[in-house]
Amino acid sequence: MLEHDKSVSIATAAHTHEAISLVESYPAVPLTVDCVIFGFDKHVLKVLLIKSDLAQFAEKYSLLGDNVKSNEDLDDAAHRVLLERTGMKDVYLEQVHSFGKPQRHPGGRVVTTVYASLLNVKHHELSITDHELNWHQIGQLGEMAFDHKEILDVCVNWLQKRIQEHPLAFNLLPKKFSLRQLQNVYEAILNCQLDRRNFRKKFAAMGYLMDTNEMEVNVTHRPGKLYTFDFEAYQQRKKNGIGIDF
Amino acid sequence: MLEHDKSVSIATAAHTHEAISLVESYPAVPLTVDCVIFGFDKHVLKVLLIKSDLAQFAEKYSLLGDNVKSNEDLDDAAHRVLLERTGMKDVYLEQVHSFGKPQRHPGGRVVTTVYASLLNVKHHELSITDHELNWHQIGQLGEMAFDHKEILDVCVNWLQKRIQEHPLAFNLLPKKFSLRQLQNVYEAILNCQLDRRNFRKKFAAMGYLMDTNEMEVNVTHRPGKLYTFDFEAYQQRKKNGIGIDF
DNA sequence: GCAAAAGTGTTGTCCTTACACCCATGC
DNA sequence: GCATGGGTGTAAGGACAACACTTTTGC
Repeated sequence: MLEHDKSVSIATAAHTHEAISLVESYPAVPLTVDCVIFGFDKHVLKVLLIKSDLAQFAEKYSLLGDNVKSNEDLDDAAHRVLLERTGMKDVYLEQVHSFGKPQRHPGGRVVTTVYASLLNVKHHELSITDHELNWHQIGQLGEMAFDHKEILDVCVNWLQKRIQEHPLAFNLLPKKFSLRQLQNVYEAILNCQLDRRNFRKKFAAMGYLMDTNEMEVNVTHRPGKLYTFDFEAYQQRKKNGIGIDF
Repeated sequence: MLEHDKSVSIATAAHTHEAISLVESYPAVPLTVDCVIFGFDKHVLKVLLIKSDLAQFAEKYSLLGDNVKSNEDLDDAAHRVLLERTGMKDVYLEQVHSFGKPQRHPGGRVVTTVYASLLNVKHHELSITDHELNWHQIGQLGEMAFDHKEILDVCVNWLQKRIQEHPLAFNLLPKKFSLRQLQNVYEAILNCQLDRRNFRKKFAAMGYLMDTNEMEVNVTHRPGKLYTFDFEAYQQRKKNGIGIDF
């Protein structure tokens, strides 16, 4: 019994050694994460940017990024960076893509994995504003550092597609929202106009909007009903959809 | 004039130095790419696997992976790894996701970026068969090394979604193919049965299938027409699609 | 009472689905 | 001539797009 355990642990040690040697033979690369934080305010889609750390990009804007620690999961790194840069916690983040062109950073080879998020500007007051952290309107952006403009374009496309297939919009809204607010989100992100009646029908038919029996207050027009989104029902019923389309 | 150029180049040197110092302060991480190569043969979806390099996973299967070189773009690394492992060139590869759990590799921290591809088994005879490189049927897979089972599952989901929105299927088929072959691809990947008449109508309505005026030969039944896919027409017309759906 | 946005229904079109019979070939 | 899969049309239902008038509130 002891004999057996011993041979196993010797084999294990040899295996571990082999695996470690292999990994040590790999060149190591500096790794970062960048967060593309989309927000929605009034009628426009915004993105959270800082002024670049580097003198070289002094007047240019940059995504929220930092290096990945040596023993950190990528997802964790993204959440940490967001917390450090903005003070935000408990934010839904999704990995979009990794960028690894050798020349993308002027300081040398850096690979970055990009995460995106959508959130309600009002729910996440910026508790840290170092580096001129601020919301910027998509489509009115200044010059950006590194390849961050290219990255942002990829993320905007990702967002447009994603919001049509997943109920992300509700992250951008207060818990209770009017249909007009919801439609504003879609119009801002998709950059188009939608027919109000068809839009309402669409969401009514899905059956995920719950009437709160409350109304908007303090609006200068007829107040709209307020709804909540029924995430539970959505989770249970969601798609098995097969439909070839392109 | 000279004065001005000089000051610029001094500033540039300072900037470069700052950027380099910054990057040098980042911990570096071993990076790999893994290729999930889907193929289609007769009626079944397959994936290309090797036996793991590591004694620890001696009898387990592994995706085609290797480390990223220190000055190599991720996309290039994926193509190189595929060439080295299989001898295949000019293969369409797409980045799917990066995986970075600290414990995913027994030799220590390794981040991997995963690429997927679809190709025609017949068009790509395996010119290298080291490490028991071979096609394996999806759904009849042995145990896999590392977190490669998890990665493969992500890629299968990616593929199912992707093939419904993009004309990937044609990469898996000969240039000239019958509608039955096309339908087999969809049925294999989506793991379902489709109505033959509706399937044909769907693709006829798209208008991207070109009749070659040729027929199948050497089949034991009425021969079908052979078509080609008109990639050019597709590129020009493709989607501006807006349609919320979830 | 006026400005501003909420709320509501119908119609036509198109897409999707379900479904059954004859045809061309190899053996 | 029979087994195998190729090729075709139609009808019903559901989703989507287009479109106008009345209602409620703040001022």
